[in-house]
Amino acid sequence: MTRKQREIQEREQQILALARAILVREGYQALSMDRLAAEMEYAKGTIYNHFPNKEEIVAALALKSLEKRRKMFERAALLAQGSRKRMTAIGCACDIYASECCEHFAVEQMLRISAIWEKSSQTRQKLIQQCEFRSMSIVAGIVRDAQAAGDLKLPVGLSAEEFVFGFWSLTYGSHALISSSPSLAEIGIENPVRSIRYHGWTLMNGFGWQPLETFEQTEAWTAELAEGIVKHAHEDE
Amino acid sequence: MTRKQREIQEREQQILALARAILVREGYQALSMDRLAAEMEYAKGTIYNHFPNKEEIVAALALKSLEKRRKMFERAALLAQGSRKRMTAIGCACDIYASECCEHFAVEQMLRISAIWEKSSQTRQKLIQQCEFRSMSIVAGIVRDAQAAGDLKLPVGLSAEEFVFGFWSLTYGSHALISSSPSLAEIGIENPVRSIRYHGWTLMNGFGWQPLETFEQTEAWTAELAEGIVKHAHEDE
Amino acid sequence: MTRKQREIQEREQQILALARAILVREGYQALSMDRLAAEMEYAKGTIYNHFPNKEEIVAALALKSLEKRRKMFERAALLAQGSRKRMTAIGCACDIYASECCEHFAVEQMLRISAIWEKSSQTRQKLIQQCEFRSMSIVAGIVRDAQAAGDLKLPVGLSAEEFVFGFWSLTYGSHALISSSPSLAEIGIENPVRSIRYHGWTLMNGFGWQPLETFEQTEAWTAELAEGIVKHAHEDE
Amino acid sequence: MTRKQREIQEREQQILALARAILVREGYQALSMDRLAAEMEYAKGTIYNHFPNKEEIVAALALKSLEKRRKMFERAALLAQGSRKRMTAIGCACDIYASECCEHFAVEQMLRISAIWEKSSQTRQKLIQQCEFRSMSIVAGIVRDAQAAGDLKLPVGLSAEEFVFGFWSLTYGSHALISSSPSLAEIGIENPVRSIRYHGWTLMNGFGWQPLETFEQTEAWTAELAEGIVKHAHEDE
DNA sequence: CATGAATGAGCCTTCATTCAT
DNA sequence: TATGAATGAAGGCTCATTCAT
Repeated sequence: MTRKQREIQEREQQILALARAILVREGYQALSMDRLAAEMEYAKGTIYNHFPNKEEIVAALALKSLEKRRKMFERAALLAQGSRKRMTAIGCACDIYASECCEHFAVEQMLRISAIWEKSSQTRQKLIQQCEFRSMSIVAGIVRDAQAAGDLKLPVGLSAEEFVFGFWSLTYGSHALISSSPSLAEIGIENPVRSIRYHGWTLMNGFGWQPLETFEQTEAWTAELAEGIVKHAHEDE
Repeated sequence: MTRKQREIQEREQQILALARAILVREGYQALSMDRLAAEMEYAKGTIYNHFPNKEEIVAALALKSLEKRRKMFERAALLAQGSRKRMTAIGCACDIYASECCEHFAVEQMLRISAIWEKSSQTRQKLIQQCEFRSMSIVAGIVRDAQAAGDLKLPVGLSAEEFVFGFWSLTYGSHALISSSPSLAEIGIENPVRSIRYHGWTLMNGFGWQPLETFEQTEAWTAELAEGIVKHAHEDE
Repeated sequence: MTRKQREIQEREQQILALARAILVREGYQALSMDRLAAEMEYAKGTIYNHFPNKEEIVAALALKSLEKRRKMFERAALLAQGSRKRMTAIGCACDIYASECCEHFAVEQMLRISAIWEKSSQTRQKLIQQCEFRSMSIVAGIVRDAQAAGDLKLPVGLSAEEFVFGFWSLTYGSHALISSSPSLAEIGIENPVRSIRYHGWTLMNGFGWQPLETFEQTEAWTAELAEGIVKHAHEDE
Repeated sequence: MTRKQREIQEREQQILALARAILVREGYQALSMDRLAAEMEYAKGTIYNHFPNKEEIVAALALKSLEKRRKMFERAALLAQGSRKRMTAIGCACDIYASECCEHFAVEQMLRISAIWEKSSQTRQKLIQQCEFRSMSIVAGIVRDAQAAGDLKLPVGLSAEEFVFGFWSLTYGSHALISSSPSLAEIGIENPVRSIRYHGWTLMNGFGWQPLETFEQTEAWTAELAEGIVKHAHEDE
């Protein structure tokens, strides 16, 4: 009995893997239950035994992606000392998530199409919201620690979450633009990722987040850190 | 003959207007040539005389939207004095574009997320790229002016365009997140737009963009400026 | 243009004819848009250009059937003199409708499955109700004439329509039972149709409908009448 | 072993009860083996151990319904004295069967209309025919008793069964029309059930069935009788 | 040019039935 | 015997696109 159940579990993962591949390569429209079944060499009904509809597949994928990012945040937050370095580590995790795990980022974006979100099951919706909330908590926690430690002073009227929202927008926006603009280089943006790292660093400076260090210093230890995050990220799969 | 051509031009605009309305209200899936023809009270073939396929319609809309933003940038850049203020005015235009002209922003996003880009004609693709290039030029121009005027000193290895890319990511990312996250307030982000303005202001400070002024001062004259931009924006339609 | 339209009209009739054949021979479940298209050798979409869904086809057929019966009632009511003979003629028309035009009767029964009725368009529903109302009016009119002429006296508390309802139930019930009971003969009912005629005649007697005549006399002139009704009935098609 | 068999018997009844509920509430299309299994909390295969296919379930239900009516007939025939009163009692049972036990009547109709009959097993078909035969025998028996007692004289050429067929048609037809016509009241038929009772009474008069009594007298003792029939009917379940 | 009927591949989904465990 | 995963034909329906008129 356990063997059977393991097989089923395994196939579920295979379906999701295939769905993610199609989704990333050819977009939401290209994903269809027919095709999924055909490429899996299973009957359509079998796919439906696993997922009641197409939207649930996308939602399941998105949940997995958000979970992955959350885990990366958790680890990144532990890999550095001091509030500013920990925040930088989070940014680093974002970069890796978007580039190294670009399939995940792509699916996350897909969920943001309202039509999908609305058709997915409420259970899944709750799980997704919880996951996002926990991710935010991790980062907002670092900000609050920084305040407690005297490393950072937030202006009146800006909550820790709103503070985080700035960095979130910066990284999310940049990755969205990178993945959807075929020709950033042609309009003069040679190294978009590095430049966003620079903006992030500058933004922290702007808020006076202590301890200051040069961008080059940051880049140096960040590169090392990245290796660790990448390694962990690939281990899970 | 000229009258005829004008009529055709006009109908083309009507088709686009209707398509945009459907697209924004009900999403990409809801847009169909059948429906377009039915609601226009024209035959399907007639629609096909204007646009060779569905994707071209969306691409045409996106182009119009990008053009609109470019025009808003042009005007915004003229409405303020001094490089930092002009840059702030651009940010202000972005906010207004995303909120006031949210149909435009929505279509622009659609082009980014769906697989429309690849299916649209190369001519249109070129036009879109040119338009984006010109928008970027406007803003990068302000940055270069700032450098020339001694208001701003860019670090080595960061081009004017890469500098702009930071602000672009910040605003684009925030608006994308706002429009697709149903519950930012629930995770502690009460006033996302204002907080992004604050981050933009802080980022400029971080780069040491002169002349400095308090956030409150900026907010004050920005509010005034916004009115002018909004008025212009609605005049075009 | 007229030729095209005629072709379309004609095909619509062909679709209905085929649908009726399937419906009568193999029942509601056997009717499918796929099959209709296949047997017509047209594309599925073409069928859908004629009828928006399956239920509408059944409803259209039922309407045609009810119209046919209404016309038969109209004619039958004119083919005889005197209220009782005219009522008998209506009964005769019912018999012919159910036996000679048994496809029509079968479809009429199908409409009585609630699932079909509810899914058909409201326009069609109205038309059907009107048609039934007009059929009832014809027969109730004969009853009222009979009362006016002093041939019949209805008991207090029984409206003309309720009076008709008895005869309607008798004939409808008998035909429904005949068409759905494979083996009436085996349980001792050799000639169900004739026996219902006898019951109808007896029921009229029970109500004292004048002028009385023997069942044999009635049978004699009824046979003649039937020929006329049958002829007319087939002419329409 | 006997306990096991009893359990199986019991489950069979549970399946049928559930199937009837679905059938009556939501129609034939809504009944599916999947749903049956799910709502029973048994595996699909288990359902198939009881019934080889869906049609058999409906046929089994119909058989039960016909059995119920037969029992009601048997009892009704005992509850009154004198042939005419006993026949009236049968009519009364019919009314109660169609209204009080409407689920049964609905399933009986289903068997008649859909293509279920042909797909059900021959064994079941035989059982159904036998049951119908026995029901008919009860009523035809009353008619023969009436003839023997001199209460009724059937015309030449009308068998007792054909005589019964008239009353059967009248009641079956009326109940079928009532249950499928949403708006009898709108076409002037306020009290269809009572009017059919009146027609039945008149028809008996037409045949000269002794002893005559006024319709009001009949109505009076019929009301009393009905109570008894209803009570018995509900006891069985 | 405008028309709109025709096409047919494709979509999502259901469900009766089988069969290995 | 009970289970329930697997099947795959079938169903209803949509829609981008073509093309004869």
